Amino acid sequence: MIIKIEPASPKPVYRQVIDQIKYAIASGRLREGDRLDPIRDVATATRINRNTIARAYQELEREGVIRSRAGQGSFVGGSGPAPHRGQSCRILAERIDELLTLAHQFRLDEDAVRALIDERLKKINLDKKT
Amino acid sequence: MIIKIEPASPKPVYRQVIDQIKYAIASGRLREGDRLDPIRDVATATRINRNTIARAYQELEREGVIRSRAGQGSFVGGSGPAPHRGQSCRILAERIDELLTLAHQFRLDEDAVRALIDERLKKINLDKKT
Amino acid sequence: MIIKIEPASPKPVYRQVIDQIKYAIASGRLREGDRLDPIRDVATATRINRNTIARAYQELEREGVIRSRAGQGSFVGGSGPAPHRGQSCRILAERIDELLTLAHQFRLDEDAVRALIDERLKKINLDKKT
Amino acid sequence: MIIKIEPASPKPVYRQVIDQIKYAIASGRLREGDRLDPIRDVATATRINRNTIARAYQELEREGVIRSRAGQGSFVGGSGPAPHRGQSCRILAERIDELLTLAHQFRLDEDAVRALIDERLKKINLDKKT
DNA sequence: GTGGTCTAGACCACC
DNA sequence: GTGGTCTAGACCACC
Repeated sequence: MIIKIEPASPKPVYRQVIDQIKYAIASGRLREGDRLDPIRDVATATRINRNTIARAYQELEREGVIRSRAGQGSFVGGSGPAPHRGQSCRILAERIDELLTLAHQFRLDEDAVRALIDERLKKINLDKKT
Repeated sequence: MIIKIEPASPKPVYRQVIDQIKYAIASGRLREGDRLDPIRDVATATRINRNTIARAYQELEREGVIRSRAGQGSFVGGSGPAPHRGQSCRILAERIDELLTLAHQFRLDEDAVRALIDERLKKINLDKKT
Repeated sequence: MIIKIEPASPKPVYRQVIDQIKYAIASGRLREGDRLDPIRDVATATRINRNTIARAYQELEREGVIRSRAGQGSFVGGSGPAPHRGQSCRILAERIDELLTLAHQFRLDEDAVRALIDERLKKINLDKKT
Repeated sequence: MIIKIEPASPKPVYRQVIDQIKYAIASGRLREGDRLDPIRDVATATRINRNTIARAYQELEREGVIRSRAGQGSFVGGSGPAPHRGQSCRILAERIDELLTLAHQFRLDEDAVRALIDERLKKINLDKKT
């Protein structure tokens, strides 16, 4: 799996790593049980400090998205319990509201937002189907 | 306009204020030229320190969402130049990807996400129409 | 003299009025002793509240740029003493430094800045010569 | 890097801090990736409250001039997208007009202004070359 | 150690 | 009255 870092982005590097791995899982590129690239490899490939990558992996483990075992590597797999549906929806609703607000600030109307959402859904679904 | 603060939220108080005012504008509750509640009034109503509210207002002004004038108050608008459409879409697309990723993490499928988005869109549109 | 107000500008309206009158004087469009348009006329022409225009005129008088006499109108004419050259240069130097800093932030190189300055100087000089 | 505060200046302290850091970057004293002095150090050195310095740093980050990370420090850069050239020139032109107007108010002629601009350009370029 | 957030209280300019 | 600035001191998350 290839991780691309945007050093100029306002998003911290470790956040970029986390988000990209989560995205890979959501899109099916990484599946339950798959082994993640070793921290070392990601670090050299991205030219990012190993500690920063390690931190991203730790955060992912804390969230229950991956499991790391010393000497073996890190694997996709949520050990955690499925989150409460009600709570999930509340959090997501808040995020959606922020999205719609931002779209309004950008002078994008509802149709443009819907089109964008469809486009991103299509993109994320491409791998999932295969 | 009523602002509700969630003290337990990880989102800083001043961010909550900003987001709620932006939402009010996006939903049409606050319109171009409308006067915002004075900083002091919001502070006493929310039991939040005046400085924190002032910070939110200043941030909104820096973003061009409102305009403040000492002695007069703060007003919606200032609009400024419309942001580049391409750039707007790129930023929004990123936010959508994060949203979809989060939904997957919550074990919510595409239909659930779509339903949630429709619900939020309906809600934000209620005032707009009137 | 025609004053054009940009309501969306971050610059307060009364500041816009002040700056445009000062610019007119600097460019020679308004000369020593010339009578300014009455506050009333400016207000109706710009559709700005009369008080705001009045405030601009007051500020100009406080700075010694114009003189107002009740029932007669306002006239260009600095009664004030010429400012200290050393102090003037210090203030101006600071403004220039800010300008160069801003240009750097905009990724404009020295030549671009020089070209812009030449252009504005040429523009301001057009009336002066006649 | 040494920051000098003029308490008597009408310019707010946090603005002075911002402008001096921007100037340091424009003149090459601070370069992309350089680490800024920690907020606390600047505060004690200038005898300005820590919050005021923090505010300046935050504003610089919002503008994309620096990037701050808790626990690591603040660094020059973040560059972000290059601003629209046309828009940049319009903003700068306005600033130049204000400058020329001010110069006229100070009874400084075109040659004096040009000399001053040359002097400031020379000064800002001294470090850049080295 | 680093920056980020918040409060309480003060003073300011402008209206 | 309005928003803007600053201080002093506290607590926080992250390193």
